Amino acid sequence: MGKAMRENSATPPFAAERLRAVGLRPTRQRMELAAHLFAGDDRHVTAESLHDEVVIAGIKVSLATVYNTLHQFTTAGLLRQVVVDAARSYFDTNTGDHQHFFLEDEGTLIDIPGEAIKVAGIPSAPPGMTVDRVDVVIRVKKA
Amino acid sequence: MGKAMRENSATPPFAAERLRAVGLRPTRQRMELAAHLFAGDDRHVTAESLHDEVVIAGIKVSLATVYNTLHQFTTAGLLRQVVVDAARSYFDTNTGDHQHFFLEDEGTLIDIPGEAIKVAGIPSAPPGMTVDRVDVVIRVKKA
DNA sequence: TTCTTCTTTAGAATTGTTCTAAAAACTATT
DNA sequence: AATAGTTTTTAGAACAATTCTAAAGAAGAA
Repeated sequence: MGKAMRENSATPPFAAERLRAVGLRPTRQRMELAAHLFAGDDRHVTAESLHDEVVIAGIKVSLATVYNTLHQFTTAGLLRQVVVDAARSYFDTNTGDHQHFFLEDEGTLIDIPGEAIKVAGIPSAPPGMTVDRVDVVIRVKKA
Repeated sequence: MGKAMRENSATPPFAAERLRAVGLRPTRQRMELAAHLFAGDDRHVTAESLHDEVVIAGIKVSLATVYNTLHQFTTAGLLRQVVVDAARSYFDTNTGDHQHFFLEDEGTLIDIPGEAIKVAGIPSAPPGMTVDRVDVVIRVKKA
């Protein structure tokens, strides 16, 4: 129960081993996308925003691959998908316990540490079901 | 602070006055859609599910009108839009304070009374922003 | 190298939703 | 109940985000 472990920015060119460890072949595209995603601070991206970003950075990768990779990373536990906007899907590099502010006007997300927020009084899940996750979204707009 | 007021099922053929009261002309389509939505218990629908339902019931209305109506009702405060699934939009006839269980396998929602759940520790909104709503989604799946 | 399997890709296809312009319906007024 | 003025509805086109397809290109093992 301390602060979350962060080992992202520690290993510069996202190590091939990290990908192998989760069962993914370290291809050029996956390595480069990972480098962009996990190089600095936590971030929130959409498939298009990430694709635009890496293309501008001179990386050659198709949008389809960005979609595939985002989903594979999510399944592998490297990313977490956040559903806040009916129109597009966001992926969060912070996979730890935390929640979000969603700025409706801009369509951007801001992390809220998990220790900060507490949700009490959750009824027990319907019979035969287990809680997969508790998502809290604080929707804010220009005052 | 008692139980929420429910006057839905009270007025059988959703009164034209109810629509006029929120600034909407009581057209046949709006009346019939309202009748389906507010006749019984609270419910969650998508544009397609509602369209299918009323078409089967013999009502003649286009999908475009269902979309328009759902949005108009939402703006009028008769419905609340719920974002839980990146793929489709849900509309909830319960506009009061409450949260949801989301059964990921089936794509269905179950209401959780607002009095039951408490969210504590919400950081203050970013400067210049105000909290529009706090959404809690308990995602559950087959055990 | 060679073989086999996995990955990438361009482009087509799907899906959910919105837009458009014309026809139909509603409301107020004669 | 006919008219006029405004709002709605609608079919179908258009869109945006995402997924699919099948062919070409890497990666890993032998």
